[in-house]
Amino acid sequence: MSANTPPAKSKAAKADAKAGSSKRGGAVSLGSLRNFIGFQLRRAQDVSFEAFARRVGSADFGPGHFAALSVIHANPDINQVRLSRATGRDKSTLTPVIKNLLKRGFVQRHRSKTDSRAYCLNLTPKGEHHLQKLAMHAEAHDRRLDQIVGDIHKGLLIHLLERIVTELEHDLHRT
Amino acid sequence: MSANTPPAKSKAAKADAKAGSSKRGGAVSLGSLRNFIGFQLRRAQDVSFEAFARRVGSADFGPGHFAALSVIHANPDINQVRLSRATGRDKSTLTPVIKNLLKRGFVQRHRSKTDSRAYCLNLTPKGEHHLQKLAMHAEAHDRRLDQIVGDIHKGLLIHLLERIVTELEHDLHRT
DNA sequence: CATATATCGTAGGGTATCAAACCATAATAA
DNA sequence: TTATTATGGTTTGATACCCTACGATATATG
Repeated sequence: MSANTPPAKSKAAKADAKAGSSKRGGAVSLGSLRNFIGFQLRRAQDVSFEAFARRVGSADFGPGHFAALSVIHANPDINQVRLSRATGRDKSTLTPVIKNLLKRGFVQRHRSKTDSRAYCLNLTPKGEHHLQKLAMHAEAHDRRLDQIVGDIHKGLLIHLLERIVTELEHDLHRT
Repeated sequence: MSANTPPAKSKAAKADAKAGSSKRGGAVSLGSLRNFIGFQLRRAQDVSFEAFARRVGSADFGPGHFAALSVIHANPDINQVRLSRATGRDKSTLTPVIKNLLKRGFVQRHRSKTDSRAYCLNLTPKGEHHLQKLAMHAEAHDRRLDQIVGDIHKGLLIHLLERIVTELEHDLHRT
């Protein structure tokens, strides 16, 4: 646990008398939740996305948007199933996202010549430009995160998160 | 950016010829996404929740369920708004969750004597028992995570996640 | 070749979530 | 006290997500 981690429970609420245990100010105990990685992950993800969205300005931008553009850019002619797997969303979740990107002219697709079920996705020049803009915001966001976690720890943090993903995913597939 | 960060891009897709760039096996490049903390957070959170749900057995268990019970336990007579803030979900999201917990007899509520708008939430003995069961699963889950990130790093990981939450939240409120 | 099985993308159903609108009550200002 | 504003909780509307089912095509098997 290292540093700052008060008991987190003890008695916390002593008869309250006021209604709602600790009243003003937000001194609510998280109980065992505080040391539960899953909970902290969710909170961190929520707020991180929120901060990023705020940076981008939220207009013409939704979840999966940046991830999709980024992966398409890195993998020309990728199809939707592979894209969905790479970004970690269901293929059906991707359908409206892609429809959106097509409508905005960021992405272009054509049927594969070797598999007429599949589409080949690619960024348009406009899409490349848009991605570049988003990447700039992402970098700024990342710099802020560097400040918060410290340059020294960022590599470790990403490494740990990656390990969690790969290992737990392994556990799950190993049902 | 600091440490471990392999190119992650290079050329990745060379003319593909097959349709869908890299074909079988999942060698899809994540592009700059790989070093984007927000993305890794989302993936880690997804898979962590999935693993936990699998452990619990998913029956009579949904998101927010465990968090709510845990916080109510730690803060007797807490009201819904404060509970929602502590768990990080909107108060309106909490409404059906609480309704569910009431119906199952895990939670009990009564109007506050000092504020007739507010409810006072408390666990029933059955709720305490249920929480204890969930906490056991959470502990097992955590032990697995310890294995993955290493005992040494777990404290640091939680600390970093907490810092991200508090700092970014500060930024946001500071709009 | 013919049938069975797997895969790509879309559509529909269900849940979690937030935001905004709302009612009732509280707290504050006039 | 009365009017204004803030707060607790529910409802409604929209979005993101998953899962399942489906149609179309591919691949494998007889």
